Amino acid sequence: MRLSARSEYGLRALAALAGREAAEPVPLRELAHTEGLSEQFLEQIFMELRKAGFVSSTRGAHGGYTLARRPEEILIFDLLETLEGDLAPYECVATDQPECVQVPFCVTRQVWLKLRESMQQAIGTMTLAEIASTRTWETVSR
Amino acid sequence: MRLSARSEYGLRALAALAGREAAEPVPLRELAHTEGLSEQFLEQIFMELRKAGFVSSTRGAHGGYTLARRPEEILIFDLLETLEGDLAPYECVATDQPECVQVPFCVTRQVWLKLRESMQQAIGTMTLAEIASTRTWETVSR
DNA sequence: TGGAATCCTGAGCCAATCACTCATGATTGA
DNA sequence: TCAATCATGAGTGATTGGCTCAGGATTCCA
Ligand code: FES
Ligand code: FES
Repeated sequence: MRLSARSEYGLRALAALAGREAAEPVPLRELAHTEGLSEQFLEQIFMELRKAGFVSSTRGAHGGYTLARRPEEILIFDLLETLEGDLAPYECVATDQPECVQVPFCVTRQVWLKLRESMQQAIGTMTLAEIASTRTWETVSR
Repeated sequence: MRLSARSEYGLRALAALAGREAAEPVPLRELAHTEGLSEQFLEQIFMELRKAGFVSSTRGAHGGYTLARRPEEILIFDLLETLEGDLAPYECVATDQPECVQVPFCVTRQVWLKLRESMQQAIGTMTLAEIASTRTWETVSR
C-alpha cells in the first residue's frame, strides 16, 4: 500500500520546475542535482511525463524540459495516475469497466471503490501550483 | 499502489465468518474451501487477526475461529491496518510522529497526508457487518 | 563542420516483497 | 489413543521496484 518512488521523484521535480519563472528549458541534470536524485532514473520518469503531456522537451545543447501547461492547470491526481499507472487499491477497480464476474456479489468491491473515490476526491482539486508554493516558501524563507 | 491479497482474503473470510449466526467455532479448512482460498495461507492471515484481537481461536477437535467482537464493532479501517501493516501511501506518514527531517519544507508530504486522511475517513465508519450483508444477500437471493 | 550538450531508447540487474508451500509441533475432544 | 484442529517457522519461486549501463539521435555553437 505504498506509492512508488517514481511518484515522489516526479512530484518533487515537477514542483521544482514549476518554481522557475523563466520559460527556458531546464536540463534534467540540473533538476536531478538540485533535488538529489539519480539523473538516469529521473530521465525515465520524465519520458512518461512527456508522453502524458505534462512537460515538453527541447533536444540538443541548451535543451531541457519545460512545463507543458501552467502549474495551476496540472492536477496532482492526474500526475499520480500517470506516475503510478493508476490510482486504484485493487486491480478490479482500476478501470471503470471491470471484467470481474463476481461484481454484483463481491464483498470487498465496495471497499475498494470507496477507497478509490476518496483518494480521487482528496487530490482531485489539488494543483501543482499549490504544492510548488511550499517549495517556494522554503527558498524564500532562508 | 495496490493492497495485498492478504487484505482481500482477510476481508472475505471475515465477512463469511460474520455471516454465520452460530457461535460455534468455524474450522479454517471450511472457510478456506467455501471461499476458494489456500488453507495454509489463510492460516497465516488468521494468526495476525487473532493477535490483533479480531478473532479468537479454539484448538483441538471441533475447534476453529470465532469473531472476537460483534461485526458491527469491527471497523474495516482497523482490519486493513492490521492486514497491511499500515494504511499509508508513503512511509513518512505511516506513524503520527515521523522522523523525516524535511517535514516543514517537504513538497510532497501534504499530498501523502491528504491521501491518508481521505482513506481513513472513507472506511473509518464502515463496519464488517456492513460489508458482510452483501454476502448474506447473495446467499439469500438464490 | 565538428564537437559538446542535451534528450531518447532499450536492455539488464540486484534486492526486496509477495503469495504462497512445506514440515512439524502443540492442544483438545471423542 | 487418535484424529482434528490451531501454531510456528522456515523455505521458495515469481514478480516488482529502483535503479544502472550502453549507446544513439538531435540540436546549438564556435
Ligand atoms: S474484486 Fe472484482 S468484483 Fe470483487
Ligand atoms: S516525505 Fe517525509 S517529510 Fe516529505
